[in-house]
Amino acid sequence: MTPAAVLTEERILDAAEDVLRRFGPAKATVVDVAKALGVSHGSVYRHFPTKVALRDAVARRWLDRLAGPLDPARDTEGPAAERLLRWLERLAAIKQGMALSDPELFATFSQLTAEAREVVDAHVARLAAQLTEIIADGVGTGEFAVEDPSTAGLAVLHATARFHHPLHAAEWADPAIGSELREVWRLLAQGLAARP
Amino acid sequence: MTPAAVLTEERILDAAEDVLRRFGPAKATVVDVAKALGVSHGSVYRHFPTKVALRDAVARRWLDRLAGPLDPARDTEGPAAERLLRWLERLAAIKQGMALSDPELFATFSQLTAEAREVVDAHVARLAAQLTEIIADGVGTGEFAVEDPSTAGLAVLHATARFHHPLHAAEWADPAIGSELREVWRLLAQGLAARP
DNA sequence: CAGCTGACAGATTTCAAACTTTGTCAGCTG
DNA sequence: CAGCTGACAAAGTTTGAAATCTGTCAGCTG
Repeated sequence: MTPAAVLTEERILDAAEDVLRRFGPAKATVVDVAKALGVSHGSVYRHFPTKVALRDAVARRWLDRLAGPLDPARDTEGPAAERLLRWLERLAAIKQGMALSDPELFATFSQLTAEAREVVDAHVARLAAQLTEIIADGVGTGEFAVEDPSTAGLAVLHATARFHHPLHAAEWADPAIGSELREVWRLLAQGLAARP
Repeated sequence: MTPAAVLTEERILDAAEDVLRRFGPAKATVVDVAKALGVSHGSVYRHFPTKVALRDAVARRWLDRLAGPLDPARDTEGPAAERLLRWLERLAAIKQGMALSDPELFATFSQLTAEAREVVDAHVARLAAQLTEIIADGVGTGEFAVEDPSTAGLAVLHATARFHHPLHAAEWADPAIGSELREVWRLLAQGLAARP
């Protein structure tokens, strides 16, 4: 349909994302993506070896966009425990907001990520590293006293799975979800805090 | 097939459980259950108003059997933090063991519980109450210092969802899962502990 | 007459044939 | 001659007609 510039991975991903949004993960085909770009589906296969690789690349882009704004370097104000809470609430707000405001898109996103194990592992590692950074800062100021901030970072991510993992999306309808996150955070933050 | 004593709810549930185990949740029908009992399917409807009610009753029985052995009154030895760890590891072992040793049955169990929201809510409340009991005991001995043991009990259950919620079964294949639970427990137990 | 049966309507599921999609590659085209 | 096309085989999905299932109830039976 589009008159066509050079066929880049970038342009294919834009089209694939759009097709996925519009048709959903079950009905979106490589032929649809090619049609949206005004090329034959064989051309798409010159850039991505399989449909799965294409989907993984779309998932990777989505997850990267999601993790970018969470970077702890963007919010260094106040005690580490508060930064930790803000980070957790921001992550939860991103996921829960998407689930609430556009359930179809969220379902597409969830399914893509559920199938892209390796991509998700990298994303989880990135999030854990962000938490590790906040915790390490807290150790630096004496607020926290953990031996290994990176183990603790991963543990905090695991302990809050209920509030950000798409598998739990059905539970986010409960209005208590926000205060439940705070209760878990309270225990974790106290657990991280220095023994005097 | 069975010559038939009185047709009780108990016997119907036994048969339904057996049929579900053998055929799986997708293929098990009320007619199959009736056939296993040697009665017409109409008779089953005299005891359970709908198929959903029958499935819910099976799910309730499974969950009750699961929660029984966890009762904190059965394990009152040692510090509360250790009791908490044992309780969490026992719960995880029950679920993870079932998922590993009989994946088909576990899938059946997961699907039934996923559909039986109310039954699961009651089960969650029961587990949270068991955790509350352990925490309240810890507060009694001065080991723990939380204002509201029942809020804390629920928070501990939520924080460990990754290790016992069937949604996360795919992640249990990772051999690190055991040490990850301990790391989360460590933070939670320290978080519960008295500020001096 | 309490409890079960079996025929029934409407909803749901199955199954196989028709169609669509994936992934490849020989050859066209600018 | 780099990059695209389109025909193709194998795999997977749709479709709709037939079969099965759910839930009800009038009437049978011990």
